[in-house]
Amino acid sequence: MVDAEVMKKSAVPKSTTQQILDTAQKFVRSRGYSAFSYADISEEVGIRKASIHYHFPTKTELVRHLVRRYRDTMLGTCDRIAQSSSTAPQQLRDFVALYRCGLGEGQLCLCAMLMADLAVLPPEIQAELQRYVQAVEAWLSDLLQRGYALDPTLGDLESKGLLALLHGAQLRVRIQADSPEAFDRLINPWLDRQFPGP
Amino acid sequence: MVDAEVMKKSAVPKSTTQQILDTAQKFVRSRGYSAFSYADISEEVGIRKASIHYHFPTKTELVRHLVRRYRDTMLGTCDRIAQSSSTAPQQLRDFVALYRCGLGEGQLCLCAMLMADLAVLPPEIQAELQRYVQAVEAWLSDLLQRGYALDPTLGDLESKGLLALLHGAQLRVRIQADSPEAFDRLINPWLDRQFPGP
DNA sequence: GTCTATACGAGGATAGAC
DNA sequence: GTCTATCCTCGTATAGAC
Repeated sequence: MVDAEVMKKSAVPKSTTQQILDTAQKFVRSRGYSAFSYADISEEVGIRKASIHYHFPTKTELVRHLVRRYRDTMLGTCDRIAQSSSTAPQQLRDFVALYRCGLGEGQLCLCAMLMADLAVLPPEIQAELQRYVQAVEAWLSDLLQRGYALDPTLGDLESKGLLALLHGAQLRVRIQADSPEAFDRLINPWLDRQFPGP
Repeated sequence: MVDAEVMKKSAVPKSTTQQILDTAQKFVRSRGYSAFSYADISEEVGIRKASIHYHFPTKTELVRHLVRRYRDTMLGTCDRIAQSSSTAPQQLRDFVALYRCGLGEGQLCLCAMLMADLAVLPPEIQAELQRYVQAVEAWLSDLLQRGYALDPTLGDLESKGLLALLHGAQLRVRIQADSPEAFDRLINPWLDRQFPGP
């Protein structure tokens, strides 16, 4: 979902490490933690399974890095939204729009997928995931407080609720062919009612 | 989540087939499709891996039956709610309460979990899953139309949105220790605002 | 119905050559 | 950095005895 810039074609060729992370992310976001393998990455990147272990010694390390990178990218994007000259309602819509990205290819938010896989994740990855959720909720809560004059308690609650709705909507639209549009139809009425604007 | 009656202790001993389904359901709801195995069931039921194939020849068949049974149980429970003498707002709250069950043990709604695993599910299971979603949404849409004078289009939309919220909230509360209470804190304010009540 | 035994592939990981 | 070769474990599934 926030890999638009990561995946962008560029003149400078991507390092193997980057390619591995990008490919792994694509697979985790569509299949989940247990159902993707070094063999999948190997095939796409054009490198042998064993070579991947040079860059990431274990699957745990690979996915841990993945979540960390995803969080950094996401928070960077959020900060750019927050520092734009848009109104708060528009910023909220820019944020929500991030959750449309990848839906067409059957990809969920990386961390929504990993939340479903939580029970089988090594503790290191669970910890990284918690930091992600905490950070995004804090950012969103802040936006809602600023934009809609909510007190911190209510801001926290509403941000959790909105994120739950976004994650749930991503799950839902996968089982239909018409993914990104269905997502908007689901989210927009709720958004306009709850947080009018822009 | 709707296995309260299935899991209930009873004087009549459960058939092996039932025990396999119950155990499989527990594992799918916490770990997902790819991360549970015949070995897991074998250990809990006290039967050899190979013996499970007598009851369900393939994993696909096993999970297909699981989803079908889950849907039947769920719709049965929904019908009992609909035929009760409660007001519609109370019926809505009874329905939402179903989604609390299992959270304490780290279990999601079976079909929320399988929606996350959609990309790796055999087509037979995907089809069964679609029927589940369609049926529950139809039931909920009907309740909302009756209880809150919504037209069918809006009822459908709101039912999809509410289910997305419920599924997303289930994902969210797993990453905290305080599961079922956190679920209520997340859901109830939204529910009271959107569908006042009882 | 349940068992033992086994086939066969896939998955994560390591050693050592280049 | 990447390769080949290999190890070991686990997963689904089958055959055939009891």
